Amino acid sequence: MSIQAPRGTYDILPGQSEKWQEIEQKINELCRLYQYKEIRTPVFEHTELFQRGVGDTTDIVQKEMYTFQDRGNRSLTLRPEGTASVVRSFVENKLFGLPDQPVKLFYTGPMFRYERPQAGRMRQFVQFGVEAIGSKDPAIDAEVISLAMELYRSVGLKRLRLVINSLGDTESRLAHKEALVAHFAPRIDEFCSDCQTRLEKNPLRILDCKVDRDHPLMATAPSLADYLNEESQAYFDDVKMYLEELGIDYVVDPNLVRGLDYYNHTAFEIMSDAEGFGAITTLCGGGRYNGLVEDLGGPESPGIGFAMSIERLLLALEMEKVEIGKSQNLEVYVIAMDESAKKQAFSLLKDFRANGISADMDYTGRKLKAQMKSADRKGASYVIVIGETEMASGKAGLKEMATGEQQELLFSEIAETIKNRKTLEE
RNA sequence: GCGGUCGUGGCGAAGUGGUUAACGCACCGGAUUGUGAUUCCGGCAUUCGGGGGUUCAAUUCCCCUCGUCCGCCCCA
Repeated sequence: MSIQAPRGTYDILPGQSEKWQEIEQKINELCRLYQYKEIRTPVFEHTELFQRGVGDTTDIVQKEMYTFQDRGNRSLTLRPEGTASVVRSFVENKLFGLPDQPVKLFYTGPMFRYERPQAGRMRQFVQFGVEAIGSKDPAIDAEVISLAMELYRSVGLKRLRLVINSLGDTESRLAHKEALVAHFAPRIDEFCSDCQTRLEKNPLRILDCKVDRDHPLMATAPSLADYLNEESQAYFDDVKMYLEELGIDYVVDPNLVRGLDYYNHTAFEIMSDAEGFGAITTLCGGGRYNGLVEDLGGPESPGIGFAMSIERLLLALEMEKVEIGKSQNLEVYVIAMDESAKKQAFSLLKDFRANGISADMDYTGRKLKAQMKSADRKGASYVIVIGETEMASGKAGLKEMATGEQQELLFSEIAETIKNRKTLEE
């Protein structure tokens, strides 16, 4: 067996790449409407950035990072997510000093996590994400959420479910954390080993453990909602109010706890309802991260953002049977019968292309019939055959494939004629 | 990290301990000296993921290995 792409990576081939291009176009257009500007950061960073930014207790940092030593003995890591890098860049480039706050950014690019691949989970995958840094207005939370929903809507997805929750501010979370520890500690040995670790490191995450989901203590566990202080509750209420204002349906799930340490206040996920989707239905996840910028050495700059997987978006489109990214058909196929005709054909190609007409010919020495078949298969609108007769007369027949009709034209007239016909159609 | 599944031509897919590894699609050539369909004819795997073992004989049985896909955990 020859060399394959590494496990968990894959190639995006023609037929598929058109879909990516269409999605990227939609992203660019949508971000223009919402005034989020693109930021491009490196695909690898100092390992420490993710340890501090994403959080040491998270699965991502503990077991999923692609970490390596470079030749200068630095520990580097292929980015497992985008927010840490964006915030690093925000701080490093002092974007907090820009006159217009919040700074609204978006990115699209590959992320890397060392996991066993399966449907909708790759080791290299692409995320589109946005970050709005420098505002703690609940309206911007709603804006960010609506941007995500709008992208899905614009590509044609319908089976979506927006789930939101509030993790509260530091004070609320601390109070809740104490209550959780008091609740679980006496019987923690009845829980899975992950949860035993979580009790100390991040007891909140015990709540969304799938292994111990049915443990009696789960049902009676102190709910985050009951520990939100007045301010946190008011913030959450405002976010919901703005969502309602935008006409966005949502479900509040008090057990929604995002996996990354930096989240507080608003947390949300967008899932797909589509049938047959498989095990993984989370399309998009995001939340507020007040405090992260300071953790990474910047001034107080509250932020909120989300990340969505393009692979899962594509998967959802498939499940809902939505077709996007149709490839453009070839306009002219030129067939040459012999060597001297080939020169003429080649020069015609240049002529067509210079006039904005897509054009192609055979480069494998196939017979006329095979070339006709090939033109048909490529969906060519027109075919031109050049042989001895045409070379002698300086004219060739422009054949319209759909009707079979043919029009005799001087070589020099062909490009113009096609252009005119194109404008007529429009 | 754990569990299951599968690995035969470009693709899909049958198959059996024994001399030429079905078939379908695609592709190429011809019937039809220069025009896309259909039909017909012909061509297209010294080889069954890799390595080792059992056997007179292995694609088929056993072991190992690599890889795929799916699921768990977790996440996008």
